Amino acid sequence: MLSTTKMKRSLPDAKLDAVFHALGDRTRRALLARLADGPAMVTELAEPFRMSLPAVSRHIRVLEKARLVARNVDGRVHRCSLRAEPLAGIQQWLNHYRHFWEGTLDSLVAYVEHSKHE
Amino acid sequence: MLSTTKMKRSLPDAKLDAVFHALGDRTRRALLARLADGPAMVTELAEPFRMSLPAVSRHIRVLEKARLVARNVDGRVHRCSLRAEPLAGIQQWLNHYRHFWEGTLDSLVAYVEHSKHE
DNA sequence: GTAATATTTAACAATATTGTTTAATATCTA
DNA sequence: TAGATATTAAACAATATTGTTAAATATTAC
Repeated sequence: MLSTTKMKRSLPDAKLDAVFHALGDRTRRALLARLADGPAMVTELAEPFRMSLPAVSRHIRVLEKARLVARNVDGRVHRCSLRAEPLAGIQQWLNHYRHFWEGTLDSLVAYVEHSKHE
Repeated sequence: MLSTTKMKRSLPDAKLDAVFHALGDRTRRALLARLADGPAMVTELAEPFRMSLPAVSRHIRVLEKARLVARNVDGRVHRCSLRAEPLAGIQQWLNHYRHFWEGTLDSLVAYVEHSKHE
């Protein structure tokens, strides 16, 4: 059984603020979607967008502050990668509300089981 | 099986923008938490906060725009209630990333099964 | 060493957000 | 009708966000 000390608690407000704020911009969500396919350098990340490189650079910074993106500097190249932990955090937050849109836990199980078969 | 036409697609960018933005403020999240316990009028909702009533009123408006709150006007009283559909929408969005923080679909099933037994 | 490349910083401008206080509106109540 | 109640609207101020362009930095390549 789950001990009290091991029970995950919700992210603190400040973290939720940062993560939800970071996700509240479609450019940043697109960056995350790109990073879901694997790490990329800043220039690569910026390429698909109409906006300037500095603009994208700062979007990346916002994602970094929310810890949704990690950066590994190698020479002049900054390689960015997705960090999904904060998403697990908002998943937990969401769980408090799940029963409002899903009938029962069983329906979730059914949903997941189903999605395994495509 | 799921037909293509019945497959849920992700919320459009504009909706995700609105929902994530609405959730990116701790006051608004607290309002939602309160509404999870049942509908409430604006004054009730505002009572726990240090800020002015008009300020809370506008937070509610933001939640309404994101369709996270519905309002039922009855005389001079506006009764607000939680609308969780947009949360299901961000749940769907999250699902695209779930495999980054959970091992496999099986582990999710195990998790949910487990949580049924406390 | 000079030039090209990768990225950030700086300096601005345009908007958006958020909170305040003071009306304005509408609805009950006595 | 007069006053209390519930709520929004208006007008502001402070700050934050987001994008631009023009440097500044650091690193690699020739």
